[in-house]
Amino acid sequence: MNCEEQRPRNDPAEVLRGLASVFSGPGATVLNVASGRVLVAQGQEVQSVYRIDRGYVRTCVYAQDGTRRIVSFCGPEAIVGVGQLNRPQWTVSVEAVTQCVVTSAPKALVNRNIETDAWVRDGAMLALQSEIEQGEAHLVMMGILPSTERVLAFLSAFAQTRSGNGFLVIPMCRRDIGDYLGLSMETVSRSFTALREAGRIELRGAEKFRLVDAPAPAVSDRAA
Amino acid sequence: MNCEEQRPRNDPAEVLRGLASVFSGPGATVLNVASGRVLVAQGQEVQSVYRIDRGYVRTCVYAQDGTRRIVSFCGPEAIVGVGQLNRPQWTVSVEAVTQCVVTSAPKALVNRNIETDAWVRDGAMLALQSEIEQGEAHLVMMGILPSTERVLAFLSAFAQTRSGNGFLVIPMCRRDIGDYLGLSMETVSRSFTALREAGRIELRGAEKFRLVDAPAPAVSDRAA
DNA sequence: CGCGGTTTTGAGCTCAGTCAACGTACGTGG
DNA sequence: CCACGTACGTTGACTGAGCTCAAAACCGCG
Repeated sequence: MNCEEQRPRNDPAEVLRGLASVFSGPGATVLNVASGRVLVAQGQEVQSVYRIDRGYVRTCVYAQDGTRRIVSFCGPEAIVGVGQLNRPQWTVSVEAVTQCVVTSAPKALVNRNIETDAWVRDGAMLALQSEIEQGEAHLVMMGILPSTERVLAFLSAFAQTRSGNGFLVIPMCRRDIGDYLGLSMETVSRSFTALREAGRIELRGAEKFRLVDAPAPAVSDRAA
Repeated sequence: MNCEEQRPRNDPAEVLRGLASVFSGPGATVLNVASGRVLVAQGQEVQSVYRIDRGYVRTCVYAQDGTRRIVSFCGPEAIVGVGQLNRPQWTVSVEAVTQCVVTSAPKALVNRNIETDAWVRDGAMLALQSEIEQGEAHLVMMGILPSTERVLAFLSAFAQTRSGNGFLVIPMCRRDIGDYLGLSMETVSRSFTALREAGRIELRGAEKFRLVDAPAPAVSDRAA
């Protein structure tokens, strides 16, 4: 697996594949996780890192009073836990949003590969960096956008991770979206309704949506 | 500088010193930055990484409409830009909050050291991981705490980075604190007043404060 | 002493949270 | 097949924390 510097190092997708390679070697285990199940609980000892093969998980933080903040949703190909490799305990919980197939790789194995294989190491660093970037984007959105725009931004971001422009299934419930966006379940629901009534999204039932392309802005708005 | 695996790898402070070592070698440049000056602007090409020697900087993101979100404040010993090493352009601006002395190291030099020196590499990974952790904490606080508690949490966190328990100078203005906490300048100010009136902090002028130790909770509260 | 920038305080308003009722979908068991 | 229960989503009414706008106070400095 140690490919000794023969890989391209400037294509992000390729670099990330370096990290993913750990999950196809020996030592990796495939798990089936039922929807709602807790894969790892906040505070638990860090033993493994996970790659999502099918389904969606949420990473979340629970405060003392029980309130929950969702930090990120991770779908197919995402790798969860790189940021925890040097920590004794998980700072987040990882929970299945839908039924999932995930591959786990022991922490020690991943660390060893990072030491010895430049390809894996670059992948790990890139994964960390893009996690930081996502965190920044999340923070900005939370601080600046009003509720309806926040929900739309969430849907747009989700749509960008999926190909095609038909209706997409939203895998997570309204409460999850709320905990991710810093809104109540009710406000998320109202935002969906408002977006639909404004013709900015289409809905099929509660869990399928499609973005409506924004109309070209009026001439007077173009200057901005 | 390449100390070949003789360093302890489990003491976080020591590991971070590995990354810091890059700034004491040849190729590093010391800069004096006046308060308010922009060290790097969002969108600018990534050329260097910086270590703060004296003073405080803020890292911030500007939205299209000009609103600003402060992502972090960095003080002495902090290293800024590790998360940008694989990026073409800065995702954040770095601006001096106070007069600063910073050391800059060229991106290429840092990357080379990460490749060849395990000590530096571990330092870089740890720096990235703690940045993620801080981001999570920031996010949680923003979503859950009311304004007054948010400001207190900010002051507590700041106090923890500084030794002693006397009055501390707050280097940043109310607006900066607001943009960091997701609050308006006025609300920050009101929170300061509320905390002072509740006897939870002491103030000397607008920019020196001291935390008042919280009184032991009443017996009836202990169970929680 | 006056001036500019920052902070504080005040008054009014608004967006989103809470509480509560109702609707809908789905699965279970009689 | 239908009655029931549960979980999730929607909608409504009310409330309040924090924003905006505006004015006053404070501070450092020439």
